[in-house]
Amino acid sequence: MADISVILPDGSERTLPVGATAADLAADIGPRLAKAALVAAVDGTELDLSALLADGQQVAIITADSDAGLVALRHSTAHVLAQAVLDMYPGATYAIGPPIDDGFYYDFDLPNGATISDDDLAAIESRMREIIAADQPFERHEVSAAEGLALFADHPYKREIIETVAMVPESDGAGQPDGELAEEVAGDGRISYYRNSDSFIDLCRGPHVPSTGRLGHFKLMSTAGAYWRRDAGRPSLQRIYGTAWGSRQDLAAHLHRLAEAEKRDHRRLARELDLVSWPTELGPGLAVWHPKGAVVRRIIEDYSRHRHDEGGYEFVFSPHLARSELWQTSGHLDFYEESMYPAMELDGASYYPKPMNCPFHMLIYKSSQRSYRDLPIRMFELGTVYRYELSGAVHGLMRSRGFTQDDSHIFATREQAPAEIAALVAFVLSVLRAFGFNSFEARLATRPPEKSVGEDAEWDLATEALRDALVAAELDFELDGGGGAFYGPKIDIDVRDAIGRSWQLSTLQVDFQLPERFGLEYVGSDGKRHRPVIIHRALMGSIERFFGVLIEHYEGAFPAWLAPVQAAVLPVAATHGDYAAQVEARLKQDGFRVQVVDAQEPLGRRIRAAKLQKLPYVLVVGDDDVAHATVGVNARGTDAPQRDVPLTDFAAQLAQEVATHS
RNA sequence: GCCCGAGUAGCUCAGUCGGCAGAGCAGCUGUCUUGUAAACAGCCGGUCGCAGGUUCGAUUCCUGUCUCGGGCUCCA
Repeated sequence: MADISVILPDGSERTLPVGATAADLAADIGPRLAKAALVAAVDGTELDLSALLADGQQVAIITADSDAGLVALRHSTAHVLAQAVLDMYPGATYAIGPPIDDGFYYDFDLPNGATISDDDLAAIESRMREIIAADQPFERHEVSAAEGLALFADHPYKREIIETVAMVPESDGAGQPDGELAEEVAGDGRISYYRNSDSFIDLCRGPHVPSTGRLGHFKLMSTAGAYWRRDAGRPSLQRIYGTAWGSRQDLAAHLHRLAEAEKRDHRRLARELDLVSWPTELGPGLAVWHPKGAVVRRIIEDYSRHRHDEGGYEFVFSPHLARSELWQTSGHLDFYEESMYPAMELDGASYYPKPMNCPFHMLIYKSSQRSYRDLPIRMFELGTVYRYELSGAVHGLMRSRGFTQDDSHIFATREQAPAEIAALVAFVLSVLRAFGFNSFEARLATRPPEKSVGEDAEWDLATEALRDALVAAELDFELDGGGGAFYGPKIDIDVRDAIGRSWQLSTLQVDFQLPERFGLEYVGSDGKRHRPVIIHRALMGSIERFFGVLIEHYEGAFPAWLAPVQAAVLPVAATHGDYAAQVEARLKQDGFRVQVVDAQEPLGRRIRAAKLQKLPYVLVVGDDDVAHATVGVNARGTDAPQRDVPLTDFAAQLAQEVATHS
């Protein structure tokens, strides 16, 4: 028998008999790989392990160690989910079930409007485990679209996928019709499906793992409603989310990460640490700040003001309402009205709560004649805005309906703009770093295809200036085509928190439109009038969201400079109360936030309460301390207390920590 | 806004197959006077989210509504 030769990823060649499959190759390389193999990449295309190999092909065996392997594994697990659900709910039909980050989902339409609740997931999971234990093979078949329609005669969503994707000429929109659906079939007017038992087939482009026995490290997570093809006008489906991994350890690690995230949930910590609350009387997305939350907010805002002072910004204030004429001029009523609170009619005029601060700053600019010598003008305002967010989108402090932006508008000449933008990016990163964020991701958002104003040339110019600034700041970024605001392109900067999640905070937007709409001018050195450029910028984004992110980043254990209470002073017994009061007075004199908890309750209990509040320091004072002007120091995160620390030493150390934000 | 789910004491939750609800923690009072993560006792506390309906009777069943959670969409 003749042989074929294939090339492995390391460049080596391997000789196999004609008719060998990728699975044979894996087995030839070694038994461990054969066992771990899930799919193969042949000349860059991912295929089932059953794929026949040909002479000269580049072949890589893919395992769950790679993203591609996990994708195949998750996609295959989604199929098993569909098999289980169709089996358990007679009359149910299935839509799509793609792999996603960390797992997969599958959408179902159940007969008679039945729903699946979280309680049903355990039963479905058991059925899935039976299917996995049966080690059913995933067999690939290809048929014509017409045959496919017959095969899935009872499943309208599958038929629609075939009609939408397989029966549309490839040239039509160049793969645009629906990328989500394209995953489900083979293309080229033919469709592929997988059979893993007599009773179950599913439309799928593949590849899949060889058999259900390769799966198993999964968990069904939640149910949700979702529209067929994301269209609110289409039927609503039951979606089941799951997570799937290559090993028990990976699954456990993932579940652990979720538990960690849950522990950090700012909504829970905000309540436990008495920072903010959301009284239902206020309505969705509206919070009140309690004294301890307000302490942190003041520090955040004061620090922001301090940095803006240093950065050459001028502070301004503006009211929360303005007549409709302003929003007409700014364009908000044309482009943003659905996100605005409705108008209040008053004295024959319509007053809208402000969704943005920009128009006010435009008017401040316009209040006097400006010279090129005045530019750039950098205005700063902690401006509270109101946006009518969709009720389902509101989420704690992260997405509110009333929030305060650390907003600035820089008015510059076109020549100044690039340097201003570059300096601004550096300024933004510097401030974010001061709060303990060290990892960033940026997006450069370009002109939206609809709902935007202005000349292409201006958009291009502005987009280039933003790109240059990102490059200069050595910030990695990705392109968000069409993601810009209606008036100009923008950079969004996300921070990564302590457990690797990213949050959008900063946004930096170039605007040629508002100067036009408001007729802003400056007199140039040539004595003629010119239009300035505006750079909008929110650095923390909103104080509310920023605080929410800080809470989750630090898990409520704020560094000393931010902590609402920096130290509690606990007298061992009532007789040490006077000394505790002296310690408190001394530390307060130094500007520290300190609280005495007197000896009404046992020391252990008071220690516990203070630790649960995540205070940076708990100071215990007893006889020895009274005698020697010392304190017992319990630093957060340490087990053993430090005894007999001179009070002056402690104060110096705390001062150092506050100064360095450590 | 739409889909799914949930609302019981300040918090975490139990319970009532329809007969006006219970625990722990927290809070208050008293006793205890404490050297490193929960002293002891007592007390207070809920028109069971809200409004209708069904019923002799509704926290429980039904309808509507509000709020919250998950998702879709969107975003600072």
